[in-house]
Amino acid sequence: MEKGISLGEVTTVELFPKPPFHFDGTVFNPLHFPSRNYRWEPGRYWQTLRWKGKTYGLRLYNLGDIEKPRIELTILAEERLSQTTAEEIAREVRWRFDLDSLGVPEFVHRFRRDEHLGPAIRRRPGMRPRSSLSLYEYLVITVMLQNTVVRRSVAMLQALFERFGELVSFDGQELWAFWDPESIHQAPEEELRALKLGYRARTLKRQAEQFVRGKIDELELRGIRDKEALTKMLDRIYGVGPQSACYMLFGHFHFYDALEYIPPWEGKIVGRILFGREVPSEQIQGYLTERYGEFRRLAFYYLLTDLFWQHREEPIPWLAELVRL
DNA sequence: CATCAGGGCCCTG
DNA sequence: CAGGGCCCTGAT
Repeated sequence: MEKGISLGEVTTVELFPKPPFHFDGTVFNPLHFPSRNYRWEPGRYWQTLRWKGKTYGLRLYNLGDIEKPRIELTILAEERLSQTTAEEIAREVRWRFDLDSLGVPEFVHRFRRDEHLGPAIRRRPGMRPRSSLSLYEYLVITVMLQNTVVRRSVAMLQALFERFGELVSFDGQELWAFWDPESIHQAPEEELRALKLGYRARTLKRQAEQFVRGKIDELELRGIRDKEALTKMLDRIYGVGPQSACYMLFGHFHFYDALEYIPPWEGKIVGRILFGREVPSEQIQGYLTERYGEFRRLAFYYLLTDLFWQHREEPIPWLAELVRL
């Protein structure tokens, strides 16, 4: 295990998301499994950030409301930040949390009174699909999720943090930072296998290699706004298939219509919300496309996420059955 | 004790 | 395009 580092240099930037904006509904996703690179409490959010070879801590405070959004972003670093770096990181945060989205506000206004979406929208208007991670980090998570149960995903990620990551202290928090692909690239596969990753060890190695060799350029990929084209690019990443590609299209690249693939367990849940029973995923896709068009995946997301928020507040027995660890 | 599915994907035929 | 195999774990 690496020894922890402390971040004391503080830079503050104000962010103004496009209204309506829901802070908690954006920075926290009740579907995501708990990982120790972030912490959330109402109105406050912390996470680590690897940026250009350095480790930072981010703190987001909600200082606004739905219609007058305002976020105080505090960047914590080891050394004094240059103005340029602070601006870069602020821009990155705006992108990752989809703060400048025009689609979400439009979606909210258009479907505020919709039979299915109305309640979810009214509870958390302006909630964004977030991707607090880099593409590389997001990939690691999707690999950890493949073909296993959540409990094991959590264990594997934690083992990786403790072997390759860095424990970071800032603002009274102690959180894990991710590693760069180079570290995995240099580590022997045996070492990864020892962390009980199974065949995922090979996947991580090959992905790290693709990143190190510059085969995957996140900024370039963000520039591709053609869904088919981007899917094709993502599919070239080893270990990425239809499920992960579709997840990333929506969750990471903000395609609100990426509904080509529905994970079985999510399909079961949304089928139950919409039709009161399990239905084939084609039926869900057809129905959502008909009703919500270009916002079909966002609609799916609002329905699912809202249910999980309710579940958090008061457990829903049938849902608990489906999401057992 | 053995078997098997679990929030996919790769590879082969 | 269908289907076996993959690491490992907990449930049965």
